[in-house]
Amino acid sequence: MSDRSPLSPKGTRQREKILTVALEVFADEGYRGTSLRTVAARCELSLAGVMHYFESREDLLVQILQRRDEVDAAAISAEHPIRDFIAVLEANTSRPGLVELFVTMSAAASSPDHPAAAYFRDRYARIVDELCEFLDQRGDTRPLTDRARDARALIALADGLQQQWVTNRTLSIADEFAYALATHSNGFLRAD
Amino acid sequence: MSDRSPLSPKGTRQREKILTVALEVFADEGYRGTSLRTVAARCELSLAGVMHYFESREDLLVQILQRRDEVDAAAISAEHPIRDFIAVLEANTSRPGLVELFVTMSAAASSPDHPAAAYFRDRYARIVDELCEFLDQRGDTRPLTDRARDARALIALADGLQQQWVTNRTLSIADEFAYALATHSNGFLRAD
DNA sequence: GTCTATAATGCGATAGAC
DNA sequence: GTCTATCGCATTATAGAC
Repeated sequence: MSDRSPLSPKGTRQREKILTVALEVFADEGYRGTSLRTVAARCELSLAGVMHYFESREDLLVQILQRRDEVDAAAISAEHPIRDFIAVLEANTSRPGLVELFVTMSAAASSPDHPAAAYFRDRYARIVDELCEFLDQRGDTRPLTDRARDARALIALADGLQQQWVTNRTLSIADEFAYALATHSNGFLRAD
Repeated sequence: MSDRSPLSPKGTRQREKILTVALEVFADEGYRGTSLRTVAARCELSLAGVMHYFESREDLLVQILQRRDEVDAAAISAEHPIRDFIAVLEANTSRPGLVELFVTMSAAASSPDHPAAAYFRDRYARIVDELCEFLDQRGDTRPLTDRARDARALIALADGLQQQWVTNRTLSIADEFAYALATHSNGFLRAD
């Protein structure tokens, strides 16, 4: 989907390394401050060397987000997913560059052919599925369509709060989210 | 804040006309398809003629959003604000270009010095105030800080759903929003 | 086959004539 | 207040060099 050609084992490792480094660079220096040349320098590669592993700049940026999703997912336990998710929200706040990258890509996703569009489609679908499954295990017996609505609302709440945080960084996304859940959720989504 | 100099009555009318036309052009032809030269042509002006009234392209774009806010606000009655707001959400769906403009500007707002940053700060603050006032009139006796949390959550829900809609245009923002309100709100925010 | 160097296009922005 | 003309910049397409 993103490779120019089948990658050798070494190539795969290189790409992984680039993604890891790029994630850190954007987290440390902010979205707007960072060019791909900076990322390349930190990888001890040229710009061309970096671009060899990605179709385009946008493609690389999207893969950084995918990588963050993987890291975040690993921080969410089966026992206390809501509590853990709130912790992830809180942690993201201390990495503004990644949040900026996220909101920038989510705007870019409004072009259906932008690589970010496919990423967000898949991401939303996956999270909705996971949340529906979680609700089911919690004993939510409503039809799947209703559980899916709850899932989408939950994601919307988190994303929307993040958007507000971008222009008002004194806001605590985690507190706001937890309050809304505590005072308005129908029970299945209460903090665990 | 945005004018180069005090405007004559005619100048004010011209600027209003440009904003009205620009709103329609972006609504009709989408955000990405439209250049300021296109807007200018529809106004029967040159690019320079349009730019005379705005500090920059970004400034014009933000003022288009402000204009839409005014139009939307006029569609919300004191009697049934929630019901009317849901109708506005639904109506926006038929003007994808404006939604794209909104999400694009909300990403741009992550630069604190971008004109969109001030716009969103003010907009969030204003809507939160209005919603707090509304909750108060509805008999919500919680402290202001808690009502403000509800207000922010409501805005987040609407914005977040809009963001999902951008990548999945089969979603009905209005239905999703109404469902969440009906099944999870604490009562003061039930549809009216 | 890959990278690079150049050309062509279209954009927002600005200067100066009227 | 509006125009023409032009600038610098970014993106895209092309083509040649390795």
